[in-house]
Amino acid sequence: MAAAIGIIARQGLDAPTALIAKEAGVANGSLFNYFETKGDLFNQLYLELKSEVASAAIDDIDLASDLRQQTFHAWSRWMNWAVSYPEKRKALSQLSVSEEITDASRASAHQSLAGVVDLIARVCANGPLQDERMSFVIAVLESLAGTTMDFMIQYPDEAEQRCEAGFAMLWKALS
Amino acid sequence: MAAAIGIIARQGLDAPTALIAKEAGVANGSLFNYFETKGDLFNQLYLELKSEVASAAIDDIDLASDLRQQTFHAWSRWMNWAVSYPEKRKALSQLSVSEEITDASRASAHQSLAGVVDLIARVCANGPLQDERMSFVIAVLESLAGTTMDFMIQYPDEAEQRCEAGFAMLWKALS
Amino acid sequence: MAAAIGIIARQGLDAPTALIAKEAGVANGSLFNYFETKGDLFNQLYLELKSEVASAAIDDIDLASDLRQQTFHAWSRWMNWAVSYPEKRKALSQLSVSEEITDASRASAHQSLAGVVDLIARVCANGPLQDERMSFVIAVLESLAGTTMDFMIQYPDEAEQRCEAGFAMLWKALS
Amino acid sequence: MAAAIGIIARQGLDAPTALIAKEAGVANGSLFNYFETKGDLFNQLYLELKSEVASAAIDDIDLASDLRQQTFHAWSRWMNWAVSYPEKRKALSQLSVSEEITDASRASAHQSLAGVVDLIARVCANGPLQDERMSFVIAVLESLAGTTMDFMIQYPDEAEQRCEAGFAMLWKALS
DNA sequence: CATGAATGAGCGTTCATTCAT
DNA sequence: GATGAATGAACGCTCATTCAT
Repeated sequence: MAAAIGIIARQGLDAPTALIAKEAGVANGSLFNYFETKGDLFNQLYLELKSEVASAAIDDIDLASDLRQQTFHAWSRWMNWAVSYPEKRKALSQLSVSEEITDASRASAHQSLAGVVDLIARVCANGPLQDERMSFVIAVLESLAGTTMDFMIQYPDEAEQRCEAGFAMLWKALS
Repeated sequence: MAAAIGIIARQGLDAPTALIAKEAGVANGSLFNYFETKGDLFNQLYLELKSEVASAAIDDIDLASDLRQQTFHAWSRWMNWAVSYPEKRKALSQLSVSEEITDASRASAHQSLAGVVDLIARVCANGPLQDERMSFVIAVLESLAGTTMDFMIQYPDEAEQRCEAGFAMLWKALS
Repeated sequence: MAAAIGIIARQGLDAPTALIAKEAGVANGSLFNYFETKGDLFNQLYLELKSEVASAAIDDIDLASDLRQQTFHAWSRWMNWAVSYPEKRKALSQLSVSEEITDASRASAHQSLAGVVDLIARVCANGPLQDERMSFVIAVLESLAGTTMDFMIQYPDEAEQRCEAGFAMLWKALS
Repeated sequence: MAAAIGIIARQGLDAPTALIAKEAGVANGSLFNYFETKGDLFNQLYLELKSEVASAAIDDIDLASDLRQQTFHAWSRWMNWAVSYPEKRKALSQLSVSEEITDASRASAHQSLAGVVDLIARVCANGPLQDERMSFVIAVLESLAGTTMDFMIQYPDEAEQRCEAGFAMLWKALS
């Protein structure tokens, strides 16, 4: 799967499975001993990356701190994950818009985000978005995060400034 | 190109050119009388849709009204365009992330947005984002817009509410 | 047909008919008002060039001079034709080996060569090749001529020397 | 490659790769496991046939015999190869004039001919062609050989006579 | 007769997937 | 389980030829 990340990041989802296998150092046929299908590999990879992101965001969170600090913690952990693993970020962004990813996978990935969802729910409570669907708020959050990450990766020198600007927008938009 | 919009919306960019031709009621080879390449079709379609969006957003804008009203006008026109032409919206969102779209096309499309960019620049002036790259702000705007549109289309009954919620977030985030 | 010569010389027999039409300054469809088929164009062109070559070779021959002089006259006229019209030479050499050229065309072209054939027959009479098929001798002659031409065109500075060397070989081989 | 020889001999270089694959008893895609490209197949086949010809010509040559005998040995071996494998001869003659054959292949094929080239160089030494480019002499030789082969194949009954007639012309022309 | 858009069969090549070893 | 050659459907694109104008 590490091989798949690299290949997808560099070549996109249309990359031949044979290339992924080669990158992984196995025979092309061997790939299908682990994944029934190319789409299956994509779905598993999607789930793995999604849950990795979720973990990165909420691990080590200080539940005693105030909501804004907790949210910033999660946000900056998220952003740093992307900056640290730009290939994973790129692969995940491609997978996220792929038609190969099943609704089941998307739903399952949503579970991993429970911690984040909960945090955001608390942020929105009593705020102007309290009557909006949570899925909408999460989707907005993810798209803002995605854009922020892309610019952090593209202009590394301005990464921190951008991380904070992104957070500022988030905070003002949601609370 | 109408045929291409429908097919891309339904099947994605991997749809066979033969299917697009069939939908258009012409022979598959005929497609290549108008577009040198599948990618060429994509680029032309991208430009057309982008400029259509830009027009939709800024046409009939009341330059005498205040900035917030002008921005809301553009925003709601944009959202309504997407709701009115969900296939165009879907096709455009796929094209926007495609590797087939050249930098030249993206740059050219950016020209069409001049009016919107200018408007946004005025919104951000003196605000907290005045030191950010304009491209970042625009990207954030587009991703927020994209998410809002998707939910407006998915839940038509709540479209208006969502349009306003999206705008509220936009306004608070930028100004 | 002049257009066809140029295109064939530059692009080979696989050149699109549309390109030939364009070079000729007519619409692609117009070409088929004159030639039923691409192959038909090739056959007509082949005949035209073959007969042009034959004429070039025997025109102005001095029937009073001795056989060697007459033969040299024909040979050098032939070579000069090729050097003067390298595109015609190239087109003809491609046509000559094409499967598109019918046996009928080849036979007809052979008629044009009557004068040359007669000359060569006289050269061979009483010589070592008197019992060989004339078609064989002619074929050898043509292949030697072709090779000589190619080198004359490729190394223009040595053209005359090569022309004479080719003739010397011819004369010794045949007589 | 045997399949390719047969198909090329019968249908020419424009024959579909699918036909070659079918003749070889494999799926059409399989062909591209062995040859990256149709052109690649042609180049490899060209090299194989050229080197086969060269071997046929100089193998078992008796270096103790006189130059004329050695040359006749090579010549008749060459002619017999063509008569024995008329499809190879036909395929090679098509390949030789194809634009698909790279300069590199031609250069490489020329290496295989080293033995023959050397022999011919000795034949020409001190003769009338001593000042000509070797490449010219070789080209003349090849074209004479080609013509002789073609007639040997076309009229098998007269093959031996023609082989000798061809050689006689060669010897007189070169020495 | 001239035009050039339309046609659609055909080709070279790719690649996810299978399966005998 | 691992291998990698074999598969064959599928695709983008070309182009000789047609024909309505």
